[in-house]
Amino acid sequence: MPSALKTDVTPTMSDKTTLTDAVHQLLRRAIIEQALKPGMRLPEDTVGEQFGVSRTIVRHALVRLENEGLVVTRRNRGAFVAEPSLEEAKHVFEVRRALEAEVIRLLVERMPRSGYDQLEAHVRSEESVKGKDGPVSIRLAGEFHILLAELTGNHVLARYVSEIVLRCSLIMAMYAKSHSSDCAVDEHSQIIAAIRDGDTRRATSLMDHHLGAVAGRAELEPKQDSVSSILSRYGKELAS
Amino acid sequence: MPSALKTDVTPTMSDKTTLTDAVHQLLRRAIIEQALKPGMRLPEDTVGEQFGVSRTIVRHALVRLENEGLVVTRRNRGAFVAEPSLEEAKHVFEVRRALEAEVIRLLVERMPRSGYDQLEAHVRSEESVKGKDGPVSIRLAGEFHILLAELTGNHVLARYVSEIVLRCSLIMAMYAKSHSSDCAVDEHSQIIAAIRDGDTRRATSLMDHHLGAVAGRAELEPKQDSVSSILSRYGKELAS
DNA sequence: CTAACGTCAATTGGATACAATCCCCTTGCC
DNA sequence: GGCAAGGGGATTGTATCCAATTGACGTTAG
Repeated sequence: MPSALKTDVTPTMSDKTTLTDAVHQLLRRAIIEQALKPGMRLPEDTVGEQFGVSRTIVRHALVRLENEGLVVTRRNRGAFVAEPSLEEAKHVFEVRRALEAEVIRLLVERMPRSGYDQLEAHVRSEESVKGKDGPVSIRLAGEFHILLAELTGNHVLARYVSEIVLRCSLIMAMYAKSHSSDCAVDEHSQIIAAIRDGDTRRATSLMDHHLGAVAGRAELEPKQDSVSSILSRYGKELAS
Repeated sequence: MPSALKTDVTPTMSDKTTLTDAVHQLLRRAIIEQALKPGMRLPEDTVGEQFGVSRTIVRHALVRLENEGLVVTRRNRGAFVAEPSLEEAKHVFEVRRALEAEVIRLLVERMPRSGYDQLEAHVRSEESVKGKDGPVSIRLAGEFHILLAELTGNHVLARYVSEIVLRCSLIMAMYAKSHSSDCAVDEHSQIIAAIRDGDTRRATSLMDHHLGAVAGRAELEPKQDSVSSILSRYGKELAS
């Protein structure tokens, strides 16, 4: 277990956020940043003792993560970090394209005043970590899309986009060789420009291309650094 | 508490479905069918004792329902059946339109062989309960859309549509005067026909109109049969 | 009579204890 | 040597128990 997870959760316990929320977010970040790799087991008491909380809390957090599609639980077997199949990955990207098309439609229609400032600030922060393609750049790339969704003012939409983006991050972590967000940042800027021009078609097309490129890169070469990951994936096919 | 909820949950307890699942689904149906009205409190031990299970189970079920947006929980106050505001209702319908547009796109592209048979069978069952517009017709109307989504083969999409449709059912229960699914059944048939013709544009337009009509009906007149519901809604506005 | 304060009951937040289930490994048999 | 059945260990599923927070009521002072 990576030492990064050994942080204690209780310093600001009653800061309006419940313990479950804290564990939930920590686990989520750990999964997205690949501290917890796909297929890895998540025993309730192990996790709980790492965070200094009881199984009850971990359980609740795992339920949420399962609803988000980031972990799967098998009856009396426990929770595992999800290993999306290529088919599921395709499905996730299909939904994502639909949702983000709606985001663009809405933003062209009603982008808030400070929207472009926030977006450009975000792009700048993306550029600042452009070189070192680590977990941070993955997270920032995702947060750009989440920010877009939030700017629509539609919290329901923002929530779904957020979920989907996280799942995509997990998928990219599994399948993409290198995240190479070099072009992504440029594409983000172009999308902003298209929205500013009120050109829904171009913006949507750019977004489709953006996501399509990402998905395409992913499908081309399953990441093969982890033997257990590969084996368990084969094992899953066998079991079905 | 309605006696319909007094069913025991444990007859086929270990039938591959956990107690939490059972309670979750039962509560969900109770909410959708308006046995549990918006704003109603859901004390853990009361519910648990009604179903003959412990608070722990109810708790897990409530967590899931909260994730689905059907209940809201306030810190140390407990769980309540959600009372979506008009704004939130609008957001939900926006997302729904986007998702269902994608469903149609995909179905025109790849409707499975037995798809039309299933759809027509469903429409027939909708027509059979056309007169008595009760909870059943609400449920069936929703299940039509869920069936559409499932026929895409995209389980991720189907899941989101399912969630959204359930939320819409709750919204309709709150705001719509009468569900009057008279035209809805016709519209369902027309949508099927448009998909069969491969006419994406017409099918999408029909669907938009279908949902738009539903949303429009909803927004025109908030349901005013329950004083407590109205008051609590006003109270919520006050609290913000 | 009103408003603020203190106490109390009710309910959830969380932890621990017990039971059921499943996987895996061993062992015996073919 | 391989396969099947049984047992042990580990992990989840569920229930009960204690603590913390909140809302409400009653009391009291102004």
